[in-house]
Amino acid sequence: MAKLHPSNELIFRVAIPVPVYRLFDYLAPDNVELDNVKPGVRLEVPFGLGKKIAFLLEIAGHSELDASKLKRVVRILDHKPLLSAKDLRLLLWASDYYHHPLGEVISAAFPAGLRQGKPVAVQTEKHYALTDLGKATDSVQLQRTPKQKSVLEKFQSCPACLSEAELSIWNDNWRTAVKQLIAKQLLQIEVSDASVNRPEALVRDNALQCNPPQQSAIDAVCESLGQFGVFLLEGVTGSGKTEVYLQIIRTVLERGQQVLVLVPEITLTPQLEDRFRRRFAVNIALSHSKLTGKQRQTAWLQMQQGECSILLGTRSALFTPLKNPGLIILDEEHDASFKQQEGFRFSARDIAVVRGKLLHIPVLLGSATPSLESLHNVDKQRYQLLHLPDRAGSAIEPVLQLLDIRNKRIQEGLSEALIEEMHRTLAKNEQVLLFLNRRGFAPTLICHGCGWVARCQRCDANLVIHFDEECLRCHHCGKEERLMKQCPACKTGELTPLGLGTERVEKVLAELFADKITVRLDRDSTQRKGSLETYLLQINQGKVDIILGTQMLAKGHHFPNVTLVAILDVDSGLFSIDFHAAEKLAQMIVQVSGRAGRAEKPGKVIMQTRQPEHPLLTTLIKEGYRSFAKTALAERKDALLPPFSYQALLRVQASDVDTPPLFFQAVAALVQKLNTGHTQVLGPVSAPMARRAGLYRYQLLFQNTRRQELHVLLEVLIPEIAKLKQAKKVRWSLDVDPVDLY
DNA sequence: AGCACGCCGACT
DNA sequence: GTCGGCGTGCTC
Repeated sequence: MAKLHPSNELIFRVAIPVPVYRLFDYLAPDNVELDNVKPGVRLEVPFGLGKKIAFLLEIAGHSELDASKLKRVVRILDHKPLLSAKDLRLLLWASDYYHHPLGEVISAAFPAGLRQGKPVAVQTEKHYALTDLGKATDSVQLQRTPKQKSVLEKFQSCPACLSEAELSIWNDNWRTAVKQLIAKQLLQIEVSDASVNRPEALVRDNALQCNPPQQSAIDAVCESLGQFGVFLLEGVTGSGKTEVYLQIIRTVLERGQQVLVLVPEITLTPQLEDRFRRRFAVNIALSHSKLTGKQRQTAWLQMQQGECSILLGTRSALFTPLKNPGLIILDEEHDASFKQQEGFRFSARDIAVVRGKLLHIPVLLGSATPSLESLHNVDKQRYQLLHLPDRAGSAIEPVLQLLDIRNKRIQEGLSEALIEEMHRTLAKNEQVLLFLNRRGFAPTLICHGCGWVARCQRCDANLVIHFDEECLRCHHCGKEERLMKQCPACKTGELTPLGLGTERVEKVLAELFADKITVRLDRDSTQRKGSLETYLLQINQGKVDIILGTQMLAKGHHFPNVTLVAILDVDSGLFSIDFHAAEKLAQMIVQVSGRAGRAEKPGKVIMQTRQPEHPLLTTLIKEGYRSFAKTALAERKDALLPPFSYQALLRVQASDVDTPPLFFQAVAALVQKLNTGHTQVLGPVSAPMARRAGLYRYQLLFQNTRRQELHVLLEVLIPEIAKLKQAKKVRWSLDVDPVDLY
């Protein structure tokens, strides 16, 4: 017998993390006081045959559906929403803008545990600020090991001198001891949950003296605190960007507010974290993928409850709720890792700007090589440019020069002129840094007898030779096989490595510079945990002469004793079908250049090229990054490419070749019907790498000079695509504002 | 996404 | 005769 429900029952309209462009209605739970039930609270609801965690969006008076079709909410998990109304609005916006199902977008804002419905754990353990440590140790005698004792003495004489490792020994020791003492009721000290309320305890007195451009950048952002504004802080390595961040953060903390700091990669955080901890006696939370789910959840809740004042995290930390939001900083804003490349494909930079707008707080974007989008936003006066022209402490900018290697003798990627230059540098006891963005020994293995090439079975790519591990490896799907001694095709021909990787250069360096110490830094050589840190330490202690590495050298780390930087193969970045490639190459060159030199030892940067007249290279060298950017933006304008038009890319993957065309046919019919504006539809075409990990890849590009018009189309088109039966047989996703067309 | 329902091939 | 393949459709 169907249960009858009175028509005046309240309806809970909820979002559920399923790939469906629709909300679901439920009957309000029984016997619940609804006064405090607000949008954003997590619910447990029956869904299909099982149960799911849902997010309340509104309480409505009636439903479109017959009440007999509605199920009842099982229970309400939160007394009050963990997300603020403004943050919930941000997620609604993001769901609209990226055309991604709302339930999945809201779900992405929560740490894994809370997403699965775990209750909010009561934070029993308090987290203490360093100043409190001092007070506590002054008042009691703690039992310590000799190691801990020496750390304690160092802390008392010079807290800022503690290394990160020492700091953690100290913190752990103290926390344990204090817990014991509290338990024995021997210690009664006032420990605040949120240091944000005690401005006098926030800052240690080790701020650096700022130069006028730094000071005016600080002033500009500080004057904007409490209201929305976007600032683009442009400053080369060594220009003192971090000091600007720190002094602005200080002011935010003094206002009793929190700061969200986003960085592209976790390898960049130890140094930054260290500087933050030395400068500020407030609680700092970290959030990135190397932490456990529990640790991330703790950081999330600490920010949500105001127990921590600074959150340092990567892309996924963007949505962390802030009890007292004051400022968002996004460092290295040009970096592509701010774009999530799977599932909910969002740009952390772009959402950060919208979040700042909703929260009425400033957003500070920093980079030595700002993205063309951000520079364009400066031109349009949407962002305010803050420029740091000089290297602080009057360091000299490195000299960039092209080295024409046409018709020159080359030994495993090193021209004679470069080798000469390296010898000169090493003779002065200075370090050399070689950059080659290709790991492994060589990117191709070819048979000298029959022309056979080692290809990946599952990708349209060659296998890369890794001699050290005696294997061939596909860098796209991870497939690995043993390195064969004999050509599998003709059995007689000699197998020859073709092309250049870091492993190969490392071997020739060992011959040419036998008495020098070389360190190779790439994903293969730094896989072991902590090995990168060890290498970096050795480099900066002067125990290394030559540093050789890939992309990972271009980010974050600075090597003051390096005075010669060489980019071995700059040409490989010059020819790409992706219009973003020039911008990425220019950024890479400038970033790599920035690794070198200091005040009394200016750096020199050599780029080996067979294209010495290439306009990208000559503009960059003669006139600098800003001139390059200006030229590149002019080109984009002529071609009506972003940021002068707006794009969305429909990506499709399938294990067979036949289903994607059927899918695209159905999509084309929908587009024909729904495209009432002037959105251009380009394709479908094969992806640049047509097959990857056994999947055939295609894409369809939508482009419009008017963002609104593009989104009006996508808003109706995407839910319709999701309903297609052909869509069930392929893996498809929409990438709004794609940054690579790969 | 999950999950059940449903309609066709090789097994006790 | 039925176990199980995955194509299709639904989830308040």
